[in-house]
Amino acid sequence: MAKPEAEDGVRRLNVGDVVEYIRSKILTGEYGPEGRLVEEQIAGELGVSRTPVRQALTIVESEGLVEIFPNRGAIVASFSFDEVWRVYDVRAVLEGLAARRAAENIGEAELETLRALADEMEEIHEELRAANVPSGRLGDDAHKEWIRRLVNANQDFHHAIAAASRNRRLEKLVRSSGQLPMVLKAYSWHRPYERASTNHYHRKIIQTLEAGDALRAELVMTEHVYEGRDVILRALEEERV
Amino acid sequence: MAKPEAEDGVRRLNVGDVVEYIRSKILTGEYGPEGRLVEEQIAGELGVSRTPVRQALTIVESEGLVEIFPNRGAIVASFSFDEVWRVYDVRAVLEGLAARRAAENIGEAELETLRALADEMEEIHEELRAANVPSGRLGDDAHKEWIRRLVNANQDFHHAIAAASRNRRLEKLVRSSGQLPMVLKAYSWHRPYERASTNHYHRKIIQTLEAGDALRAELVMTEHVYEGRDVILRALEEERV
DNA sequence: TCACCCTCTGCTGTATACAATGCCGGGAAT
DNA sequence: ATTCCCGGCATTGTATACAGCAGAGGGTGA
Repeated sequence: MAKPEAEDGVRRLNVGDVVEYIRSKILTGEYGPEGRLVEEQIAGELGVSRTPVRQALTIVESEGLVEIFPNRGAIVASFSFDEVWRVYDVRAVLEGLAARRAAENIGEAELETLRALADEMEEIHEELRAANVPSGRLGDDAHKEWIRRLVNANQDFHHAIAAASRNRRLEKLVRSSGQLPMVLKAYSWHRPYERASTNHYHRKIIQTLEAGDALRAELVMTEHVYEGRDVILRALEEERV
Repeated sequence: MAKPEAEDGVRRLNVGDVVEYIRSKILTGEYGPEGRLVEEQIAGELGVSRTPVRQALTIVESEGLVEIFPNRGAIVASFSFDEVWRVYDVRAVLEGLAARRAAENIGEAELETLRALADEMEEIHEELRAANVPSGRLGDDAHKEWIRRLVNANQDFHHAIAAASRNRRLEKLVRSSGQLPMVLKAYSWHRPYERASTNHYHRKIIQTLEAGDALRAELVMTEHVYEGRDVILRALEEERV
C-alpha cells in the first residue's frame, strides 16, 4: 500500500521535503544570493514548525548552498566569480575520479542509460536548432523549458557516472559540488556551439567508459568540467560589464 | 571581555560542543563501529536536551562519521577495508588538489609552520627510536602518547596545506575526509620505516611548495596519501587474520 | 512447529514554549 | 555633531511535550 497520506491526501511534510524546498528555491533563484533565510518564514511557507526547518538548513549548509552564522542565521551562499571558480576546481577532480572508477566498474545497463541521456541531449539540441531561436537572449518560456530539460539530462548523466564509481561518498560529493543556480547552469548551453561541445564530450566519455580506459575517462571528464567552468565564468564576466 | 561563562564557570554547552564530543568519542573508539547513537543517552551524558544532539548528529553525518537511518536513528560509520579504501581514494585527489593550489598561493609564514611541524614529527621519531620500543605491539601508554602527538602534528600539517589552497570548500572536504578512528591512524606510524617514509614525503612536499612546483606538489601528495592507505589496509588485513 | 498478527515499548520526528543573543535606534554626555 | 550607552525587537538557540514509527516478544491459529 502507498504511504498513509492521511485521509485528506495532504501528507505531512518531513525534513527531506523541507530540504528539497529550500534547495529548489535557491537553485531557481527565488531566494537570491546573499538573501537571508529566516526560519520562521520558511516554516510558515510550508506549514511546518521551525524544528524541521532548522535541521534542513544544517543539511543544506553541508551541501554548500547556504552559510550559517551562529546566532545570526543563514544566508544563501554567494556564487561570485571566485566562488564558482573554486567550486569547479573541486568538482573537476571529483568528477575526474568518478569517471576513472566508473571506467573500471560500469555495467552494460548503465552504459545504456548514458547513451540514452546523450541521445536525449542531442535531440533537444536539434530541436533548438530547428526552432532557430535568436541566440542572443535567454528567450521565451519555451526556450527556458528546453534549457531546463538539458540541465536535467546533464545532471542525470553526471550522476549516473558518479553512481557507477561504486563509491557512495564520492557520489554524494559529486552531487553537492554540482549544485549551482539554474541561471548559471543555463549559460552552459546558451549557444549552439556550447551545446555541441557538451555533446561531443559526453560521447567521448561514453566511449572511454565502454573501453574501460580509466585514464582517458578521467582526462576527458576533467577537461569537460573545466570547459563548463569557462563558459559560466565568461558569461558571469560579460554580465558584470 | 571573556565570554560570560555564568558565575559558576560552567559554560552552557552549544551544538558545536556536542559535535566535538561525538566526534571525539568516535575517533577515540569509545563509540565503536556500527554502535548505535541514542539521542537521549548522549543528551544525558552532556546534560543537554535532545535538540542540540539531533542537530549535532546531522552535522557529524555530513562529515561521514555516522550514518542516519530515518526513524531508526544513527549508527557509527563502518571503517571496513572497502570503506577505508574508498575514503582514501577521494582523499587522494582532494589533498592532491589542495597541494597543487597551495603551491601557487602559500606564503612564507605558512611554509615556516610546515617546517616546524615536520621538525616536530622528526623529533618524535627520534625519541621513539631512542626509547627503542619493541616494534611489535602498540605498546604502553608512553608509546600511545607519542603516537597521539604524531597524529596531531600530521593532521596540522595536512590541514595547513589545505588552508593554503585558499579554497574553503576544499579545506572543509580535506578535513572531513581525513577523519578516521585513531586506532587506524596509529597504524600509519607503527614501525620506524613508516615514520621515516612519512617524514620523507613531508619534506618533499615542503620542497615542492617552496619551489612553487604545483605539478610535483600534487604528485607527491597524492602518492603520500596512497601510501598511507597501503599501511592502514595492510594492518587491517593482518588484524583480520 | 511454524507462520502470522497484535500489542507494547523504546526511540525518533515534530510542535511549541521559553531563554539568550545581536542589532537598531533613541537619547545623553562630550 | 559625534560617540557611547541602554533598552526594545527580531530572530536564533535550547528545553520540553507530544505524536508516530519500528522492532521485539508473546499469543493464536493452522
